[in-house]
Amino acid sequence: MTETTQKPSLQDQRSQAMRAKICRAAIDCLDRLGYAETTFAKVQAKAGVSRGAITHHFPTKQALVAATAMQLLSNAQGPVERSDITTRVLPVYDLIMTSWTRIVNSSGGRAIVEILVACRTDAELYQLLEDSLLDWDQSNLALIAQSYTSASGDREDTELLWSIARNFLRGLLLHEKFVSSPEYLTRMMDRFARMMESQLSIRAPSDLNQG
Amino acid sequence: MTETTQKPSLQDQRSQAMRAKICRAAIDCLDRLGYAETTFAKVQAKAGVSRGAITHHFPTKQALVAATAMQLLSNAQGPVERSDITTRVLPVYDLIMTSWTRIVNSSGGRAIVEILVACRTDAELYQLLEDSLLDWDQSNLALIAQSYTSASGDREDTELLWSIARNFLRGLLLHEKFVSSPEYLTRMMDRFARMMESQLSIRAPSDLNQG
DNA sequence: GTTTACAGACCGCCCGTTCTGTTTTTATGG
DNA sequence: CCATAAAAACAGAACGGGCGGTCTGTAAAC
Repeated sequence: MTETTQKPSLQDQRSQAMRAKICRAAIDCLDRLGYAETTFAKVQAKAGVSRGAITHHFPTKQALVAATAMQLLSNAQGPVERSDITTRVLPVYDLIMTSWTRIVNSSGGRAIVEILVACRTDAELYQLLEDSLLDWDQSNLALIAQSYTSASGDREDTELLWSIARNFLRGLLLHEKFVSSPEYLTRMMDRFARMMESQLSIRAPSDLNQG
Repeated sequence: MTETTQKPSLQDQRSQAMRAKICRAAIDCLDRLGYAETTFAKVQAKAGVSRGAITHHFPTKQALVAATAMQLLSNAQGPVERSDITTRVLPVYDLIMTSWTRIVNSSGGRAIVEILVACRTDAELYQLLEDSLLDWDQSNLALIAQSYTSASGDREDTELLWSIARNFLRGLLLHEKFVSSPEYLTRMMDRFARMMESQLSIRAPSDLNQG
């Protein structure tokens, strides 16, 4: 647990690599099979490792899924995180579109939704993830508020709008298979993005303080 | 399958009552335990019926859940359906709020989300529900377009906006346990409802044609 | 008496977990 | 530097339990 700048021991390196490989397989299983059908056997086969390797690193199924969720969350700040000094800030419309195609409607995004749904009824999984998810939520909103601002200029309003967007995109994932045509889904995305860009705008580079 | 106005035979009555009782128990299980943990044994115990009764009416788990979904959908038109001649049409803001508290964030609403998520990875369940869900979607949108209209007056825009609202509310369900405080959720609902009422309005009683 | 509605035992399968070995790394002492 | 014991990193067999599905029996409706 000591986070000092230490040389990563050979054991730690192997261990981390193994954990990452297992989690990657778990993401694929969660996406394709859902939480319930994501079993140790399936993950084992997908990752190409032994049963003992999995149980050694993740004593329970919930521990495996929780670790997978943590890894996913750190990767899920992508299009927002890139809005730093080096990269241009995306227009609101593009941010919404990119968030959908690159984050939410991706293997990892679908896996996260499976995990969120499982958390609702799996108390042990919920307990493992509660704090991390709350933290991620706050830091993600803080990140977006750095580059975008509501028309009102209110910081909380900016966060509310982005929360709304996230929840809409996640909800859309559940509806995707029941949309009458792919074009209709595109029109929904377009309509929502237009509504959002009427409320949100890119923060002017001058005012770095957050109102 | 004959839908003619026939006297419901005693057997049909008992049968229908039994099916309803089992589905009611299934809704409760789906809500509290999720799709995966909703087993024949749990539903049996909750409904207080025998195992044979369930397997007789629903040969597979998917058949049971599909039947439960159909029953839920017919009840889920509530606040929209009541907007007929006898009842006053709800303001857009109130419609959103009511849809959340009475439909989506209810036992049945949570059960439906569980089923939608399961459909994504359970091919057999998806096949059983695909047509019904598509039909329900269309009829529900048609219903709302009778009482509400987009600012543009465009029929499709009205439907798009309501689809967006539904997906947002469903997405909110996944997020509910990870919101920092109940008040924050209230503010999200309020912000979204205000955004919607700037786009949607009650259709004037005079123009019954649909733009 | 034939069909339907239930009742409940039964079964094979697969799941999550535990357990016992084997190999590799690391800490330690000289 | 090597020797060596302890610990960690796997490997894989074993197991009890619960699951979905099936199967046979009984009573009520038609």
